Amino acid sequence: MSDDQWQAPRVLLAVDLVILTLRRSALHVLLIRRGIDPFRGSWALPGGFLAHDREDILAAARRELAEEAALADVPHLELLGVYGEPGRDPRGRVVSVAHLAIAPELPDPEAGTDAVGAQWTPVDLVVAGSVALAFDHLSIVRDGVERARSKLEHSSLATAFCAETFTISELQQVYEAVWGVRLDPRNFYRKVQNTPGFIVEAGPLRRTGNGRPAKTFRAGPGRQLYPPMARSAQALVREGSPS
Amino acid sequence: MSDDQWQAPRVLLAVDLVILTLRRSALHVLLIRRGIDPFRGSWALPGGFLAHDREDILAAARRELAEEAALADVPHLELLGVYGEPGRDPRGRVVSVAHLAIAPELPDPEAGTDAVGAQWTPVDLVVAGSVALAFDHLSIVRDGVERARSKLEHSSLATAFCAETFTISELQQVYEAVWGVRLDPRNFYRKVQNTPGFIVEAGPLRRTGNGRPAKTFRAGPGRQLYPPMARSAQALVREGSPS
DNA sequence: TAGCTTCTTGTCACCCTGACAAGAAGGGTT
DNA sequence: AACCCTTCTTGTCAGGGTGACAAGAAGCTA
Repeated sequence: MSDDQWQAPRVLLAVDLVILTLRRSALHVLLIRRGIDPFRGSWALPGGFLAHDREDILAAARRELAEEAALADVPHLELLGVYGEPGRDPRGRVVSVAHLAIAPELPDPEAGTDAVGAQWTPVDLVVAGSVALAFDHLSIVRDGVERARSKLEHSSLATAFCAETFTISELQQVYEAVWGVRLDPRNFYRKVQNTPGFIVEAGPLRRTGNGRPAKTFRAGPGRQLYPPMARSAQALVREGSPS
Repeated sequence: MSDDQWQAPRVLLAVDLVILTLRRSALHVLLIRRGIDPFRGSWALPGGFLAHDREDILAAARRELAEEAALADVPHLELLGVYGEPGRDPRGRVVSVAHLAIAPELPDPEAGTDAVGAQWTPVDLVVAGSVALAFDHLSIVRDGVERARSKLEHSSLATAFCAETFTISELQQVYEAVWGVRLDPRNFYRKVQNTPGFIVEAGPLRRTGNGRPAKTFRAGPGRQLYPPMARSAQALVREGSPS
C-alpha cells in the first residue's frame, strides 16, 4: 500500500468555459475556432491551461474570459464540472475544470477584439450536433445548459442574462429561451413580483419599444427563490418546432 | 501571448470524499486520522492522490471509498467541487476533486477493516468547529452538507440514506436530520406518497419496532421530484437546540 | 383489558397556480 | 383626432397542493 518510491502522477490542468447569453431571444454559447492541434479548425469552448504553477483556478477562468472572449466581467461565474477522462486529450493526461458563465446580451459581438474566431452560436444547433465540437466539449455544453435550466428554477440566475435594469418581459424571455417553453405573461408578471428578493423596482424609469412603457427592475438581494419558479408546471405549452 | 518555450504547469491531483450517513437519527461524516505529514494526527476527509497516470477520477474516488472507508459500494456518489487554491497544501500545488457520497446506516461501523482510524463524526460537531480538520476540509464538509440539503428538495437523494427497503418514517428521519427540522408525519406521509416516482411499495412486507407495523417501500424510478419537497415551508418548527 | 406507541386515513381552510378577461398606456395610420 | 394595434398591468376565478389537526388502525407492554 505504500512504496517509498511511489510518486503521485502530475496532470495538466485546463480551464474551459461555457459562456451563455441571449441573442435575439435565443440562447447562444460562445465558441472558438481552434488554431492549433489537436482539433485544429474545429469549434471548441474558450479555455486553456493554467498560466503558471500558482495561478488560482477561478483566476484562470477569469483570465480566459478576458483573453479569449474579451469579457472583462460577467455577472455570473461558477464551477460546472470536472472532465478528466484519460484519453480525452491526445497530448496526455489533461483534467479540465469547466466553468459556467452567464453574460447579458452585449452590444459588440465578437468583433475587433483579441478574441479572433470567437462566435456566438445558437445552443440548439450545438446540442443537436449540427456543429462539431472538439474534445468532449459537447458534453460540457450539454451539462452547462442543463445547469442553467435547473438554476433558473431555484435561484435568481435569470437576472444574470439581463442588463443592469430590465423589464419583466425581458426576464420572461430569459426563462422562455433557456427552458424552451412559452409562459403566460400575466402569470409570470405576478409570480416574479411575489417572489421575495428576486427583483426590485429600479426607480420610476421606463423604456420600451412599441406598446405601453414597462416598469424597470434590477436584481434583488435574494439569490435563492422561495417559492421556486415551477418549470414542469408552466411547461405545458412547449415552444413550437423551428420553422 | 505564445512563447515557444512555455510549458503548462502540472499539478498533483487528489480526490477527497465527503461520506454522509445517518447514525441514531443524526447526520454523520466519515473522518480519518492522518498518519502522515502534513497535519499528522489531525482529522481529515478520506482521500488521496491518483494512483497512476491513467486512473479515472471517479474510479479513484471509488478506490479511496474502498481503501479508506471500507465501502465497496455506495448508493450515491457525485462530484462536489474542486478545491485547488494555491497554498492549500504545503507539499506543492495540489488540486483536490471533492466528491459527495451517501451511505445507509451500516451494521459494522469502522471496526476491523483496513480503514484504521476512520470514525463517523456528527456533522454538527464538525461544522461547529469542535473538531479541527486538516487543509480546507472544513469548507468541503460544509459544501457537502449544503449540497445534500439542497438535493433533498428536488431529487430522490434521501433514499440513498436508507436501506434497500424502508418505511416512510425512516425516510422522514432523513429529512429531519439533514435539514435540521421537524416535520409533521401525516403531511410528510401524504406528500411522499403523492410525489410520482419517488417511492414504490415493496410488497406487503412489514416490520417495525413498537407501534403499528409500517408499509415498506423502495426507491422509485424518478430521480427528480415534482413537485419538490418544500424546505423553507416545512421548516417552521425548527428542531430544538442540542441538550 | 387498558394504555401506549406508531402508522395511516381523513378533513378543512388557505395560498399558489393556471386560465383568462379587461383596462392602461403608448405608437402608427389615415 | 379617431381608430387600431401592441405591450404592460391589474384582476377574477376554479382547482390543486400544503399546513394544522382529528381520529381510526394495528401492534406491544403491563
